[in-house]
Amino acid sequence: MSIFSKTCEYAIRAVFFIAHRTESGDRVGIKEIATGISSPEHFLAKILQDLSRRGIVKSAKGPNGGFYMDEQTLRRPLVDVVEAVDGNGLFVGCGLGLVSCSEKKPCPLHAEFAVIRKNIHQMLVKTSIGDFTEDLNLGITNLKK
Amino acid sequence: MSIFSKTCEYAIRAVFFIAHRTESGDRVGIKEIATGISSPEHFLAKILQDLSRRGIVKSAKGPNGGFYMDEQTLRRPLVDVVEAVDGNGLFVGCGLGLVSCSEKKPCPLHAEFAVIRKNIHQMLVKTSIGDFTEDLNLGITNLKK
DNA sequence: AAAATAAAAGATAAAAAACTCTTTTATTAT
DNA sequence: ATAATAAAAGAGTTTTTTATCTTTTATTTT
Ligand code: FES
Ligand code: FES
Repeated sequence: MSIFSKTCEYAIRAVFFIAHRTESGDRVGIKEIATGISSPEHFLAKILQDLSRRGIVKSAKGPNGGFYMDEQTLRRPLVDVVEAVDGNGLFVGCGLGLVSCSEKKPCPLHAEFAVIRKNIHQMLVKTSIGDFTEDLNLGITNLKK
Repeated sequence: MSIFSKTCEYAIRAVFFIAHRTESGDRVGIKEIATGISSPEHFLAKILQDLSRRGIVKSAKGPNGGFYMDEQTLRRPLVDVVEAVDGNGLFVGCGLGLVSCSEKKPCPLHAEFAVIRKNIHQMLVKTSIGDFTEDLNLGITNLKK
């Protein structure tokens, strides 16, 4: 188990990749993204189709087409990507799988989970997709393999 | 996605249940545990077989048999249960799925993940299986549904 | 020794997640 | 108009996770 599903890992890496490639205003094709983030091409295509439908990334068909982002989408918080792919299970609901998470009849780890889930949520809320392009451009951070 | 796999959720709920039932020294059968934590009986059986092989719970066959825990197992940290079932993927390795998590070529969220994973790990290290029996006995906390 | 009990083990099945391949649709450039 | 391009959509397959059912083994009680 890791924090996110593989699908979500690909999704986040992909939006980061698109973000840092879209600064120059151009679009980037699925093949380039897939190799750029070391993900299976057709699987990633499905993921991006979904993100595109939800308006998290933009896309254009045909020659010079591809995926891109605008000012507005770059400012969206990471949590939007995570929720679109993995849902909100990380932030709401009982960490031990009880049907409801409540103060009234909490599971033994309720208090501990409250802290952790808040941490995760806040980090995803306060970071936005575009926040990481600079380091990527500088080669300080990495999305591949 | 939630933090733990369902298997792991059942495992944690089960050890908590056994712990709070074993205080009186007696053993508790799989059926009772399964209904006590609202889990599928045979699936839970598999999970407990595994935990038993690893020494995280004790078991005895035959009449008056069942699962139980001793002083030593009650003191084991929760992280032992989680690692046994879900592995250490929550604490080590890149949160974005890169093959290695390193300071040298980190993913964009490396610093953020470091904090979160440390939080999760520390909470699982500093809590032990037996820490929650009292509240369970008092009916303050709950493991069912 | 025989019967009863309860976990262990084995074998299968269903559902979800991860991944692949092919065809269609929209757009652009010639 | 036609050809080329690239995403969208459709239709699978494979693998992993979750779950069920049956048989075997160990232990205890009678
Ligand atoms: S009840 Fe389990 S986390 Fe709140
Ligand atoms: S490289 Fe991604 S978490 Fe460290």
